[in-house]
Amino acid sequence: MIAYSTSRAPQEIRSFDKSRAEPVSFALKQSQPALFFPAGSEIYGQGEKAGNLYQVEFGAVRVYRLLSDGRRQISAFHLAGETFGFEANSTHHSFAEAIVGTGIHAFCLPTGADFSRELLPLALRGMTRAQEHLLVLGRQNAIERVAAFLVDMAERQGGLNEVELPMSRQDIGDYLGLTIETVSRIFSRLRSKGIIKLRGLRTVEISRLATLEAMCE
Amino acid sequence: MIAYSTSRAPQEIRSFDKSRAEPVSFALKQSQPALFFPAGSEIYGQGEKAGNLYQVEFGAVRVYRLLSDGRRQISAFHLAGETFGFEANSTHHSFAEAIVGTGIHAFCLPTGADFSRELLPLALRGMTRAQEHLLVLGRQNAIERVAAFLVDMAERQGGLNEVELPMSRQDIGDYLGLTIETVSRIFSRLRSKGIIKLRGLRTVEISRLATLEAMCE
DNA sequence: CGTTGACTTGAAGGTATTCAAGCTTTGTGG
DNA sequence: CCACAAAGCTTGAATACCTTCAAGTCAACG
Repeated sequence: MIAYSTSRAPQEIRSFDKSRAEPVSFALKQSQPALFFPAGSEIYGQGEKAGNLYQVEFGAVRVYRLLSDGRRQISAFHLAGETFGFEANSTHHSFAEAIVGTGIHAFCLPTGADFSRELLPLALRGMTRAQEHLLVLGRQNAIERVAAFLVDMAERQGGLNEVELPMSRQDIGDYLGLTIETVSRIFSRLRSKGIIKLRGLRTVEISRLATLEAMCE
Repeated sequence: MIAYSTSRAPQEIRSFDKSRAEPVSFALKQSQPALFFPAGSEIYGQGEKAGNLYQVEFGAVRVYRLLSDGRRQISAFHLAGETFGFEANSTHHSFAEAIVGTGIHAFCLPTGADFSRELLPLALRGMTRAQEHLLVLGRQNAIERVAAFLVDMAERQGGLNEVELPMSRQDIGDYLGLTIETVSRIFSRLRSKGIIKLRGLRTVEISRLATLEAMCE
């Protein structure tokens, strides 16, 4: 069993990077200042009242659910420019935490129709991603899951062959429905096959992207 | 490997049951007639242009994705009163099929802000369900998955202890990320423990709901 | 009444997990 | 800057769970 609580208070920040951001209207953007969340700090918790929309300025976020015995499933990672936090019934059904030191812009959500129109595409994109992830968890084996994860991370970082993984092996395991040992073994297998190189613990160079992509069709 | 294609053309129908329906505005409802889809027929396919919203009048629908080698993951079942079919980028990323003979009301979706406001809660509910299902597939074992499935079906059928399962064991397996043999074995195990009774192949009586619920916390 | 498809059950096998040990990296204090 | 401690990661061996393969049963239908 693993404990997942390391919470510190967020701090206000002033500057952030706006490249590759999902579009959110100017009116919304004015409503709240950007905040800095230290690594491991909670952004919101299950059961809390929802109503804010969050956009990552820099850093990375994990959104997850827990079973009563502590088993954890990360439903999504959110990187710079990505938006998260909208929920049904105005109540958070998940936890959100900063993985590393993370700058987040929070928007207070009015209930107007204009904002519904703006939010719907974001919600639908989130649902499409969740459905893709369901296919991975339900029907792919360990090596296919890790391949899918690496391909996704590479795409979201602009298609570079050098991918930064801000999250731990535990996070990756909890995202892919695997143990840390299995994730580690698969990384080693991909490395020994010459498909990836491990530049550092959190830096992966993808040597043969096409091979990796072929693994998760 | 299993083939999943048995498609016939839908037919127009005139009457349907409106109880327990998810709320959709009157204006939308006028736009299209209700259709009858025979068992196994396709409602829409992956890659098709989206734009309609569908509401089940009676029967049941499966929404799924395929891997290139034919492995299938059902992301959701939709029963009477439930709404489905909205997609990101106006393109279907999944297939939808009638499981049994099914009456479906199709709504043509205008792009106005009013409808966004109406659709957002439905989309968010869908995402919450997908996230719950991710936890099941990623972190629960076979018996917990089947328990979660039965509890969910019982709830959606009004909390009766007699549950109708319109779908086959193959469908259940492809929804839960298990094989039909495993699903069958778990049903037998639950039966021998006195937790459920199998009235027929597609009819389950839940004798001890609390026990079943405790299995999927 | 025989045939077909769906479901159940059994046995063997494979993949991921669990348990355990060792290694590497990171951070802290001297 | 080095030494040490702590945390995170990797690797190995044994185990467990689910799958695969196979046979047999049940139900629906012509």
